[in-house]
Parts: sequence; structure tokens; C-alpha cells
Amino acid sequence: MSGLRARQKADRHRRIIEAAAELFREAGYEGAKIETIAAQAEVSVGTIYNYYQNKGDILGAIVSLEVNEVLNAGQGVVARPPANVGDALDTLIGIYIEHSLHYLSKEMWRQAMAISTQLPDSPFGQAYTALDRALTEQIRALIARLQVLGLVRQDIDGAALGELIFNNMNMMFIEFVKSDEARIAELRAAIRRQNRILVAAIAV
Amino acid sequence: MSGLRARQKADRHRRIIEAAAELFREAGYEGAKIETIAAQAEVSVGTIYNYYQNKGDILGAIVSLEVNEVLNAGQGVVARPPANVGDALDTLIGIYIEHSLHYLSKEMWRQAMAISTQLPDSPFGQAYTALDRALTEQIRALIARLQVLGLVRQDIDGAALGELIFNNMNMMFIEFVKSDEARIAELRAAIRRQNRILVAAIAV
DNA sequence: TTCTAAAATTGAGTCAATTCTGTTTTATGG
DNA sequence: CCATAAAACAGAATTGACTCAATTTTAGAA
Repeated sequence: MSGLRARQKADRHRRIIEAAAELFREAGYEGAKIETIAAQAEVSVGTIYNYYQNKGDILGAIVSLEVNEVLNAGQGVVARPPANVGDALDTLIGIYIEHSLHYLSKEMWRQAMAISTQLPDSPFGQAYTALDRALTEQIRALIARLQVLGLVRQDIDGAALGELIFNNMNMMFIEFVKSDEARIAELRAAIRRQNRILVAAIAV
Repeated sequence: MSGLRARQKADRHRRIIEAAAELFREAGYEGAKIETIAAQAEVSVGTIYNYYQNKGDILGAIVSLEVNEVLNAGQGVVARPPANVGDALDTLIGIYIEHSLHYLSKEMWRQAMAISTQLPDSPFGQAYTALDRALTEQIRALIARLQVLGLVRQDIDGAALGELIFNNMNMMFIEFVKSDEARIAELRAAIRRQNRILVAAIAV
């Protein structure tokens, strides 16, 4: 039987994540000490490192929860997109952006992004890359759907277009979290303006 | 007179940068200890922190040297661009990418990018953002030049287009430095493929 | 040349992430 | 029910970036 041991393990994981999420939000990523997280989760420092390779991986687990929720929400748009290329893109991207600060502060995003480039081969680095890829795939899926619906030209290179749209959005999002003053509405407007060029090129 | 003191100061700056550049290349950014850099530059640890706010700023100084060289090289292309929109973009982007690994290893780029998102308000963070902006401006300048030459449609939103092209290229470059296996030739080919969509939309 | 205030340097000390080793807990075979 | 190996835990020790109070060096006036 895998009873007690497995249950305790899952429970400790949960406690660590909950403690970390709370402390990251309150004190910021840098401000949250491992020792404090350990105390709040009622485990020792050593145990945390038994569960996660480093502090970044704890944040990584939280980011994954968030992005998976976003991916889920995005599916709805892909299934039933607005009947207009510009609106379809704006709606999907809107979901991504509006959700983004639900659980994660800008500071947490900054740290998460930094770690994912700093340690691309760590568990979190790889997970983050996979999440980026999943988002790119979803944008591609939307384009494919719009092609089926006859709203996007058939001869468009959907793969390249999906990457282009995702890369631009992602870079804009990075700039957004780097500035505490930047507002969501302005971010969305800027991306719409950029995508307008593409929409003109690909709409039937 | 600003004689001795200023000269010693400049000399120490140079020695620190040279020592750091060498050690970063040999041992990697993380592997290079401040203590070792200090020893090699023949100054004390405290002095290094008198010249640079933190380890990242030392790397930042090296990155600035590199990017400024690239910006310089890019000016030639803007002044006399190839007589074809696709080639013009490819040539400019080619210069950026081919130069990129001259002084900086992929690992150094990863660290530099990570720090710039992690600490956007540090001297280095701000400098890095300024460099990004300068590159975006240069791409915009190229587009403006191509419009003057009658190769790009007049009604194109040059500002938005420049950002779009830079953001996509930059994101592709980030992915490139995150993977030790990725090759420059493939990176350029992928970006060309993405830009083809744009070229079709904006060429006269 | 000598003196003094300002500027710069120094390196031992602090702090927090990560590692390591000995101890405790759990699962399982006899 | 007990013995034992494997798994997990605890927290003291290590490590390396960064700080700070004390000392040294420089520029310039007398």
C-alpha cells in the first residue's frame, strides 16, 4: 500500500506551496526567506530542499498553476472565436493578460521569467518553456480555426504566424511586468495596434 | 586638475572589467566569485562594490560594450539597405545575431537577460532597457528609410511594425541563448520565415 | 613642505540560500 | 510482534554576495 507516506508527501507539498504563495505575495519573492516558508509550512529547511531543488522551483510550481488556468480559459475562445480576425486575437490575448495578475504579482512574474532564462534546464526552466510552447500552440490553434472558418487566408504560414504573435505578445508582457506603472489597458491597446498590421495581411 | 585620481579610477574600472570578462568566460557568471575578480583586478572586494552596485552591473558593463558595437555596425545597413525589403531586414538582423556571441557566451547572455528582468530599476536594468529601445529605433529607422526609397508602403504604421519585428527577433534570440544546441543559422532562418509574413504585408 | 578635509580603499563581518550528515519514521519480511 | 532497510527529515555547517566602520590616499591651501 502507498497509504500514509504518499499522503503525508502530498500534504507537505501543499503546505509548502501555500506558505510560499502567501509569503511571496506579502513580502515579495526576495523578501520571503526559506526559513520562514519552512516554519509556516511546519517542515524543516532541509525538507523543502527535498521537495524542490531551489527557491525558484517553488515559485515555478505556483506559476504553473496560474498558466494552466489561463490555457484552460483560452480553450473556450479557440472553440468559439469572434467572427473577426482582429477581435478573435484580441479576445484570446485579453484572456491571457487579464488573468495574469490574479495570483502572481508583477514582482513574482519578474522573478519567474528571470529564473526561467537563468536556469533553462532546471525543472522550472523546462516547465516554463513548455508553458510558453503551449500558449504558442493555442494561438496557432486559433489561427487554424479561423482558417477553417474562412476568416484567414489559406496560404498563410500558420506556424510562423503563431510564433510571431506569441513572441510579440510575450515580449510586450515582459516589458509590462518590468514597469510597476504600466497598465493592462495600455498593454492590450499596444498589442492590438501591432497586430493590426498582421491582421491586414492575413484576413480574407 | 583631475589628474591622478581620475586616471587611477579609469584604470581600476578597466582592470575590473577585464578581469571579470575573462573569468565570466572561463568559469561562467555564477562560477566567477567576486573575491576572485577582485584578486585578479588587484583591488579589494569593497572597491568593486564602490564601482558597481552589484555583480550584475559588472556583467552589464560588458554587455553594453557589445551592444553598442552592434548598433554601430547596424548604422551602415540603415544608411545603404539592400534594395529589397526581405533582404534589408535579414541583413540588419543578421548583423545583430552574428555579432552577438563575439564577446558574450550564451551563459553570459542568459544571466544578463535574467538580471534585466529581475532588477529593472538597477543601473544595469535601465541600461539594458535603453539598449533594447535603441535596437528597436534602429529597426524603425530602417523601415522609414525603406519607405523613403519607395520599397515599403507609405500607409504602414512604422512604429508598431518596428516593435513587432524587434520583439519577435528578441524573443527568438532569448530562446536561442536558452538552448546550448541552437545554431545561429537556424535562428536566422526561423526569423526570416516569420518576417516573410510581414514582408508580404508591407512591401510595395 | 606640511596640514586637513574629502574621497577612496580595505577586509572582516552579516545574511540568506543551499548542502550535508546524523537521526527518525515508515514499510515489509520473517 | 520485531527487525531491518529504505525513505524522509532536521538543523547545523558551508558558501558566496554584499555591507560598513576603520584606515589610507589624494588634492589643494597656507
